[in-house]
Amino acid sequence: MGHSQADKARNRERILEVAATQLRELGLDGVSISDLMKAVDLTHGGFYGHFASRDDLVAAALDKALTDGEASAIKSGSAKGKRTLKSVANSYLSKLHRDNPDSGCALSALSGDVARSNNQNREIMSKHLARYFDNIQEVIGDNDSKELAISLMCMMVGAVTLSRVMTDPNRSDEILQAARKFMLQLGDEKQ
Amino acid sequence: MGHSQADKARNRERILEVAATQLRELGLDGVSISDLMKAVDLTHGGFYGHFASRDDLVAAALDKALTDGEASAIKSGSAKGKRTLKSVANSYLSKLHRDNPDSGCALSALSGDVARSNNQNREIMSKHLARYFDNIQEVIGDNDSKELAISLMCMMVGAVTLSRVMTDPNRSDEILQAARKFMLQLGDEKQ
DNA sequence: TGTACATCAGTGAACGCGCGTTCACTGATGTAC
DNA sequence: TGTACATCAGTGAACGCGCGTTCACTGATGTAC
Repeated sequence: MGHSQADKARNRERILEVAATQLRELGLDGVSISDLMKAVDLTHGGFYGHFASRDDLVAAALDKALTDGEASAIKSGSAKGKRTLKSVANSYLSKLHRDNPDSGCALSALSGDVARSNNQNREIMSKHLARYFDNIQEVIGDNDSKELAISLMCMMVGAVTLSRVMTDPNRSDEILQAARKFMLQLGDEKQ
Repeated sequence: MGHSQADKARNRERILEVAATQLRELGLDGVSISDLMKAVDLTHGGFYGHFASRDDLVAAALDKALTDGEASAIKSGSAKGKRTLKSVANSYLSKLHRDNPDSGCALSALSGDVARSNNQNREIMSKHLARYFDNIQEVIGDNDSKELAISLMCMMVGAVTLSRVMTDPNRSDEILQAARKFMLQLGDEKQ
């Protein structure tokens, strides 16, 4: 492994990237420094050359996970035409999303953890959450729809979280299905 | 402190009760045996006379928290007339509920944790979750409203969780307010 | 009802373990001449 | 361009700490006669 400054910057990015996925998979308390560093083929001691503390890493990784979530949502829209309530619902409330929390929306994976975390983490998620609300409102494309956008975002986050709880696959699907149908009906009314 | 069999049964209940509140306040990983036992004025060693392991306690406390939640929802309804979508929304989406997770709904406090927990805990919450859905459906009082009931439950859970994340009190209130308004409008349509 | 004994609820020291963090060290990288 | 030296990214042993769990013990409770 290299020791150049460029290598260091690259390693920091790799640590952050793996941390952002582990965070969503294991929760705010679930990521361990030594496991994380093993996952990027480094030893645990090196960690503190990149981050001041575990808290510092978690904050940075949380921010990254939330930023990535926004980016991928916007990109998935531009890839196949304009984003609509339908396209948002279909991707957010999909089995693919439910079954892959580590690459999914950090709100669904971590909002419960962040709700009881320190102020810094709550602040970070709050900042992104406001933007997620705005994004949904834009998708709806109605100036008076802020409350609707908030309500639907809450519903999607709740649905994905609860669908991940349900042990019976059919009942888990049922939750996603119900929320999706609900949103699609609402989308029809809006058009 | 007593040593009789009746005392033991009483102590077990006290441990379970405190555990059920600490669980909602601190999360599945946040409850420590020695802190818990201190909170009921016992020493940590005695714990294993009541429960086989920490996992065993967490499962029992999770079940209790979820059971209490159902009971209090039903009781609050019968106290002041019939439960309606409006009365459910007003109590679930209240600041009081948001600000007191330890005595609130375990779905809002713990679904994110349980989603990545072991099968036993997921099973326990799944069982209650199905009943929560049924309860909301009963409140709506429409045989075809299962999907609606599920969607609204998801929205309430998401709204309370996200309102607990938001650091700005106004924006936090805004989330509760939006979801409440949404549900009340829907309640009007149903009548 | 009273006594002698067995049971067992609760105590608190001790255990191994994994964690976050520190630090003396190594050897490659970057720089000054 | 080549050499000598300083810097610094990464290593891995060691640290203190809190955790879940165990266990020998104490003394009150419950029981048998």
